[in-house]
Amino acid sequence: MPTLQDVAILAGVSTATVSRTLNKPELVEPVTRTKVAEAIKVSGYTRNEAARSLAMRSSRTIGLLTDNFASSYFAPIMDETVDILREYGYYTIVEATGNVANNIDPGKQRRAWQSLISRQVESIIVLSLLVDDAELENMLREFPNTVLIDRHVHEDSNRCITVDHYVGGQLAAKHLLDNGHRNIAMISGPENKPDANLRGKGFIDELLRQGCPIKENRIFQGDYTITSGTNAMQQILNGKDEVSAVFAQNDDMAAGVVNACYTAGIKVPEQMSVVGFDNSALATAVFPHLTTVSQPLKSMSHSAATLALNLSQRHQREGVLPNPQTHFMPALIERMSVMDIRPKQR
Amino acid sequence: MPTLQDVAILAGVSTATVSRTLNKPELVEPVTRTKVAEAIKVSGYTRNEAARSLAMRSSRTIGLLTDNFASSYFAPIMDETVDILREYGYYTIVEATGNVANNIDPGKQRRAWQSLISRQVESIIVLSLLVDDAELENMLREFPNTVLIDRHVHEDSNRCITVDHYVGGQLAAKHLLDNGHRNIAMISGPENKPDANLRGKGFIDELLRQGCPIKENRIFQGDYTITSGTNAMQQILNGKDEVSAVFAQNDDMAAGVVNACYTAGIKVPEQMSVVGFDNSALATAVFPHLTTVSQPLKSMSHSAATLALNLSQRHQREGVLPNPQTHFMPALIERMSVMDIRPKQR
DNA sequence: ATTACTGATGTAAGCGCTTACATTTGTACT
DNA sequence: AGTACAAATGTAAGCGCTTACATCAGTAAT
Repeated sequence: MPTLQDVAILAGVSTATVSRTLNKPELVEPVTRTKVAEAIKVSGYTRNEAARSLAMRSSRTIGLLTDNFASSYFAPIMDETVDILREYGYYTIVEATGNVANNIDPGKQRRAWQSLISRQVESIIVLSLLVDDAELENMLREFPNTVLIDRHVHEDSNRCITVDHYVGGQLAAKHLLDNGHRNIAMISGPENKPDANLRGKGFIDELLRQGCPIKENRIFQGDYTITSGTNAMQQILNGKDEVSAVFAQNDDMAAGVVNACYTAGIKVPEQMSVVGFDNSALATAVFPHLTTVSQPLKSMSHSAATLALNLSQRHQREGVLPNPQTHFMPALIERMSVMDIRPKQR
Repeated sequence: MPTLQDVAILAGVSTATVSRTLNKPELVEPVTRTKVAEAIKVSGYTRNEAARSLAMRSSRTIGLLTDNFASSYFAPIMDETVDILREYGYYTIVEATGNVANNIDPGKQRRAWQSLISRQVESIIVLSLLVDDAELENMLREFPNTVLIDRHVHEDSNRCITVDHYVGGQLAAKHLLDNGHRNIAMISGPENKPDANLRGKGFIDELLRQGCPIKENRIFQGDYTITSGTNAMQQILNGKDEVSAVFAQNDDMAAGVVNACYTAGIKVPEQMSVVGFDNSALATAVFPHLTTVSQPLKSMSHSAATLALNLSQRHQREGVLPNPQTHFMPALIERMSVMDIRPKQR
């Protein structure tokens, strides 16, 4: 592998000049600039980032900590983030905690986290629903340059990118109500997850406010997996309780609901309306396409990347980017899984 | 940030000793070992990987180049790979080419690739279906320490992890035939993709071999997207051609097929059987759950990671791992989307 | 007691960059 | 012609590690 030195000799200049033409071309004469460019080309030089990091005491690297890659919810965020970061010359190094629902390995979490830190990342973006709050606080104490997506830790709310799950729940409720539904069931996400709780609370409150309180026995516990949706729906169906609509707190469970309906010979949406949450890839894969609540993932990623950049070394040289929006509003995406059951116009 | 130096002073030893207790603890006296451990703890030291990389001329980093994170096919592979690599003390740095079907950006591809190389990765795992063959050859020339998943480049077949798509196609055909289907349609993947072509060829050949050749006009072109599956199926349905089963060359298109059937009021599998390919997350999300051909992604990832490790610097110190299997066989996963239409037993 | 090892530790060079500072060159004034 | 200053380039130190080599016990054999 050729080094800066090699290039310098080849071009007949000093290493400083080569370095400068690479990093601050405006400081070097156009003619030497081309000489150097030529030398780089013939030697096939690529800069050694390790040496650069060491010399600059800055790694130009942002860590991204996620639960696992399989979650459809993470993918768009990761795509976007990696993209923006590269645009600013930053690398993204990814670690996964390996967490999946019901299988959390604290050891692996810590190792992934440590791994990022010793890699001298300048900032970390946490995209994990499954690292628990206490652990998260620890991490933040250890490495404060962290931005959280969809998690909230009181101290530092301007480093949290959040979306209003409460409003999302309300949106779902409104939509069902607007379409004439009164006998409504809900399938919750994991008990201890604030996002799930808020979705539920928003939903319940809105129903109540519109004079149509949800019955206790129509609230079922799920855990965000497809099968938990299927199971809950089977209970609903077996209950011979006249339910016309169900709100599943995420799309995976909504898909499970649709599955259970088909199995039982119930038509969606004709006999059962369902609304999901997340607008994940599943929403348009199942039939009928799911009416769901979407989070503006793209904008959220953008904010996260910007925030991370601002926390990094970069801003000390090139200044800080305008501070991005951190709180976002969800929106209802109307598709085919909800039926209007209001009596026809007179 | 405390350095090795700081730790050494704190512990009253030389930097070499600290370094050794970190990397080859067996070379240092137990008592100094604990002294050093103590010093590390109180100072909160974490090693600077950049300096380490530079000194060792090895980054302990493997690059993973993918198309985008959203593809459900990639996720399990990435999960597994990152995991194994970390187990061996290796970092994974991920870059995405940003390619999605019908939207390929060669510039971004190259930048992602360059980015990995200047990061001094020791080896690259390419997990991309969309970088084209010519470009891939270029890349390999530039950086030969590369392992390819599910791509084939003639020169170096022991660096390609492949799965036998041809056999996969055969499996699909056999299954349909075994269940009594004779009027069969196929929806192809992208024209220029070898994997898609092989799936198709295996399927067609098997049909032919069993005396049931597929008609030309029952082969439809898709591009691996859900909507292309839907569109193709609509054509089939409109064609008033008596088809009882369709083979979609991936699960996304199969999901699209199911969608189109529902829209047209056709029941799956009662009136239309469908088999997909990939055993992706979608397969168990749609109703009925898809009968599909699965690739042993976990084993494949394992091989890829092992190969990458063997190509890295590591093997020069710690020796090479046994050479892993590189060619894999797919398997048919029977679920609910195919109906047995053979006449009942007498 | 001397010599010859062996094992634990220290010394210092060097990995490939960046950058403060020194030097050279060119330009525009007196 | 001489001075002052700016622009372009060079010199060399140092980023935080690893590791070959040197040093220094301590032990065992002569």
